[in-house]
Amino acid sequence: MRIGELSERTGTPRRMLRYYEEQGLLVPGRSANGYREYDERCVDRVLQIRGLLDSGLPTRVIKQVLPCLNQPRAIHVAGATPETIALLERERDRMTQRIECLVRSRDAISGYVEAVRRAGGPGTGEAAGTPALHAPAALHAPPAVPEPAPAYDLAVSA
DNA sequence: ATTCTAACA
DNA sequence: TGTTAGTA
Repeated sequence: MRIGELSERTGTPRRMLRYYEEQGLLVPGRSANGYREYDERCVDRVLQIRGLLDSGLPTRVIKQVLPCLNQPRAIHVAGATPETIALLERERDRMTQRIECLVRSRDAISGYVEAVRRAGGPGTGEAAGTPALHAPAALHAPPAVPEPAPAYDLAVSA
């Protein structure tokens, strides 16, 4: 498939697709006309990249780690250098902190929404209930699922 | 019609 | 990021 289709199927702007390639995250083939040619695997690949990006990993880390996270890790044992492992551990800890931050933010919002509701605020008795604050999105399947970026403005000062 | 590269604000 | 230009 060409960039347009991949773009639609992953909800990723073409711009970003080219950018990922520039960063060495994606390596599409080229057809005679010079157009990028992507295979089916790229769909999950892009979703995975976006998930990692949304998790706060810089592209250079993703580039280094994507091969390991993917298929037969037996083949990528080479990349499992102690240094890389340490890097991954740092990133994992960062994610943990981020998760904690997200939880606080979500609870803060939840608390507010429910307070408004109890106070008989707008939307009470009306048609729509709260438009699902936590989307039932299939969380982190094999291909990392992009989660909406947190509004750090809302983070509770804890 | 679609994509490509490069570049500027 | 939006956008434009000049191609193939």
